[in-house]
Amino acid sequence: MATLGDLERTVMDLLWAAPEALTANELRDAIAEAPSGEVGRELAVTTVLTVLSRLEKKGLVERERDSRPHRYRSVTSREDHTAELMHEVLVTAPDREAVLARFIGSVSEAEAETLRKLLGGS
Amino acid sequence: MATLGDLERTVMDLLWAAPEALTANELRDAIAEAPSGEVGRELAVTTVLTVLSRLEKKGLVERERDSRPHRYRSVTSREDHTAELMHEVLVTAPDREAVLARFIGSVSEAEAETLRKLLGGS
DNA sequence: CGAAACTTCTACATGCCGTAGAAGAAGTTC
DNA sequence: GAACTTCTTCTACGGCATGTAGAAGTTTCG
Repeated sequence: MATLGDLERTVMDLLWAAPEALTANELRDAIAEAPSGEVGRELAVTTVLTVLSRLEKKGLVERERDSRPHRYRSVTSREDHTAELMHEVLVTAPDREAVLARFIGSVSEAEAETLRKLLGGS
Repeated sequence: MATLGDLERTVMDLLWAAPEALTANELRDAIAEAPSGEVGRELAVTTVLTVLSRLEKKGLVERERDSRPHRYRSVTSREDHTAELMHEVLVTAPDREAVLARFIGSVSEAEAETLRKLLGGS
C-alpha cells in the first residue's frame, strides 16, 4: 500500500492543487506559506527534492527531466488516487458486501444521493 | 490513521475470524498453523503479547483482564473497521463526489448491484 | 570562465514494527 | 508454603520508512 507521511502528503496536496507542474523551489515556497500547515515550515530545498524523489519512486509523481529546473507533477489526480486507495481498503475484507453496507451508512445523504445517480443506469 | 503491519494484520485477521476471545497462546498456535501465511512462523508468545498490547493501545483490541490467561478480542468487526477506514480515506479529499464517481467505476458489477439495493429507498 | 542555481549522494534522527529475553506476579502442586 | 509452572510486563534491538539537510557534482548564464 502507498501510505504517505505528513510531508509527503503536504507535497502531494500542493501538486494536486497546482494547475501546472512545479519546481522544487516553488514547492518549498508553497510549503513555507502553507495555509494548511500551522507553523511556517522553512525547509531546505534538498528536503523537498528528497521527498519528491521518494514520491517518484512510489509512482505518485513524475518529473520533466529535460526542462532544467525539473518540474514535478502528480501522476494521477487526487480523486483517482483516493478512489484507488478506497478500493484497496475494500478488497482487504473477505465480505465486501458487508463492508459496503457499513460504508453506505457512514456517508452523508448528499453523498448517498450522488451514488444513486452514479449507479442509476445499467 | 491506523495502518497495520503484517503481523498486526495477521493477528487482527485471526481475532476477527474467531467466535470467542483468544489467549496469546492460542493466537501463537494459530499463527504457526496459519493457512494464510506461507512458512510456518514459530513466534515467541511474548512477541504475540507485544503485538496485542500495541493493538490494544491503538484501540483495535481489548482484553479480559480478570480471566487469568488474558483473553483478547477485536473491538470492532472486520467489516466495521474496513468501512471506517474507507470513510477515513474518502474524507481526505476535498471533492468527495468526484472520488465516489471514480470509486464506483472500480467496483465489480455485483458490488454495484449491492450498492443499488442498499441505496434503493429514500 | 566563474558564479549562481540545480541535482544527486550520503547521512542522521526518530518512530513504528517484528521479535524476543529477563524479570516480576500469580496460580498450582505436594 | 516452597518450589514449579504459567502469564504478564518491561526493556531492548535491528530494520525500514520518513523528515531533514549538508557536501559534492553538474548545468546554466552572464
